[in-house]
Amino acid sequence: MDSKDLEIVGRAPLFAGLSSEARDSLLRGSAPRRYAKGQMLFEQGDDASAFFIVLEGWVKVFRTSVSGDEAVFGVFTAGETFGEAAMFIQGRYPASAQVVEDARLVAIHADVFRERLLREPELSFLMLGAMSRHLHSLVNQVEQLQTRSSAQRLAQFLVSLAPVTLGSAVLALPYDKSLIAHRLGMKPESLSRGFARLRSQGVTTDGNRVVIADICALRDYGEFGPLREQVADR
Amino acid sequence: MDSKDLEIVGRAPLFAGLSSEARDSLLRGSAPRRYAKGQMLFEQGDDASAFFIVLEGWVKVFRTSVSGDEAVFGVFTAGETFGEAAMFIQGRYPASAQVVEDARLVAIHADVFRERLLREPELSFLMLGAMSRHLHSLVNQVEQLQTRSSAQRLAQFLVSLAPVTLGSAVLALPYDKSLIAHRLGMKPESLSRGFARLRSQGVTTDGNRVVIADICALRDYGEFGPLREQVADR
DNA sequence: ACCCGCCCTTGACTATTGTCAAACGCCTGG
DNA sequence: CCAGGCGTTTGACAATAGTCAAGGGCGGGT
Repeated sequence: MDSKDLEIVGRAPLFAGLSSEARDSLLRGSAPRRYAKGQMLFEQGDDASAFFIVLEGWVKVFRTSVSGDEAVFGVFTAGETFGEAAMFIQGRYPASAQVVEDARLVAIHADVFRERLLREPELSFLMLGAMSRHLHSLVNQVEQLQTRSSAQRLAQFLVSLAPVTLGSAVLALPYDKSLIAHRLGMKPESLSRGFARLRSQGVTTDGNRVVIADICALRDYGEFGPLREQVADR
Repeated sequence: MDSKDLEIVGRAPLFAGLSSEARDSLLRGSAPRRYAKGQMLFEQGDDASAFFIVLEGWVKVFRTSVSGDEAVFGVFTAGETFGEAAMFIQGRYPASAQVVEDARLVAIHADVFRERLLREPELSFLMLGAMSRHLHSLVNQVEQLQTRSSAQRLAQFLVSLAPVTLGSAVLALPYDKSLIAHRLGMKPESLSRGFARLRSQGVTTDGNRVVIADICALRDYGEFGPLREQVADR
């Protein structure tokens, strides 16, 4: 694991607060591994033997219902961790995880980690912080699903991707549109229509390339809805 | 705090694993208090000075958006805790809490608790378990919102309230229907229509009294949808 | 006992989203 | 260069849920 990787690990809240020795000893014996797009990391119900840190690429955490449709709980990238919670409930993953863009991940083994938690109270503290963040992100997700239209959710998603908070921006969608759709709780067809609707708000798309004319306007749309929706064409 | 109360506290996962001395010392200085229906316990953005254990009654945790509609993240009753996560992120509540049925609660002060966490690793462990549970419940909520119709969500809610897992059951709805509606991510009108739809599945209502003819059938409906939906009337 | 207010229900209509099918473009492999 | 496949888009339609408005029932207060 080179210094670039260590820097990425350091972005994870869980590891940011640790001394570099503590960090090193946690990572010892966990070499980063490459995973190809499509690969399953674990499935709902599996024994929770490890949690993961993403160094590169994208991973989705989701659940597939009996009726076949899937709910996405999170899509994680460099500097983020996932799968921690499973260590504390029954030792089984409550959801599945799959690589959606070629990835490099570090697996931290649960039994090793659990032991250290008992001996290092400040590690528990950091873990509590990490879990609170996940909780918070799910709370936001529930709020969005309950109170926003699909176009509004898309608007908020685009704003969250934008590198700036003001003015205009150009960005590349980080993964497939159909995954974005599921992540936002809608079907791919609805995502397409969402983009069509946002054209009146100054959003244009070309493949995975998105141009936002005015981020503030888009943010307002995401929060308040179509205050002054224009006609679609022109 | 009498022995009945202590027994209720003991039902909370957070406290179940503690020795009775540890439990007592945590509760010391935190007398249970009565709260009337409608009372606000905290509002989104407030300093997170405490978290709560419910001894009796019901409390909803929710968020109100600028546009006025509210998203409910949980409704808690005897033996449940809420508001813990706020202690670990910025020290602010990410949502509001309000008493929805006259309640008795114990408030545990954050600063006291945080100190003890650092000194008692197994307390952190229990806290991690409690947070995992909340996480899990939100994951379920997201899944339900994304993959189930309003009638299916209602069916699952009723099944979760039923005292038995088989055969027929009679139960009383624990709080207002409009709150149930918000909790399930729909409008009160849709809840009414949900009940109407479930009549064909052997569910009858009279005020807050609900009779379920066959819990298994209702559970199937909640999971798989209307396999063999009958005509509504008769 | 009566009135009033609140909650819940119902109806009619609208808006949003899902479903199904077809077509398009892009990329890859032959 | 062409064929096939996949992901995306579009269209027509159906289903689901929200909106608005009216009415009913129950309980509390006078």
